[in-house]
Amino acid sequence: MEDSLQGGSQQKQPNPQLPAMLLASASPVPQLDWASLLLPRAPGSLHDVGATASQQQAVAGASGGCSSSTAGDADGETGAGEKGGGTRGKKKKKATWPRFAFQTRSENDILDDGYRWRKYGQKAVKNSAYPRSYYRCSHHTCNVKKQVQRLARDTSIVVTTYEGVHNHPCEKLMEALSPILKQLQLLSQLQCSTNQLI
DNA sequence: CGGTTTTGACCTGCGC
DNA sequence: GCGCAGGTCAAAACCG
Repeated sequence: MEDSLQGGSQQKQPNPQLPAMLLASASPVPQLDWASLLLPRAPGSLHDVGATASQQQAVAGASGGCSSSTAGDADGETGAGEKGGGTRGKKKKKATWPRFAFQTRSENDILDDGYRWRKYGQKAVKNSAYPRSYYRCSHHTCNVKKQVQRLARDTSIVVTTYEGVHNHPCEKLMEALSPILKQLQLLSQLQCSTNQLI
């Protein structure tokens, strides 16, 4: 997975409007509020990211900001009938899923967001020296996808675009939270018994 | 051996 | 209608 190219990132879309978003510039591993990012978008705090293929690409700041698009039809799951070629003559609807993108300053293309991703494709992008990688959530019932691309203009910046919403808990998050949850359970039980005694 | 990555081919959407 | 570029599939290779 080496990326290397050059050029401006998105060529086709005349949107020089890549907002000056916040970058998690300080650390190589961006500190993101994944929990809020991956939860159902709160109305009002979003931007439309990808209404149409030709205008998607909104970006949100890494620390908190996120843009998403709840554009359009609920096509059900990403997987539902999404096929590529041959037998794949099926659909290729424009992406109309909730989608949000953000830029992070990182040396790693892959951000550890706690989910497991399986790479299903990589494409060279025109006018960009860096290929775009396509990932899908490994969870069987989850059809969330994400695209990862390095900005040619600033190779230290990685643009990650999520499409869809996970329908399962984040493995690592749950792993990290389980001790705390256990403690909470114990505490609540304790409190219950204490109350009963009173 | 099962899951993931790589990579070429194929399909679709969009602009001209 | 045609060509280009992007997105996905699927077989083979790779890895733990």
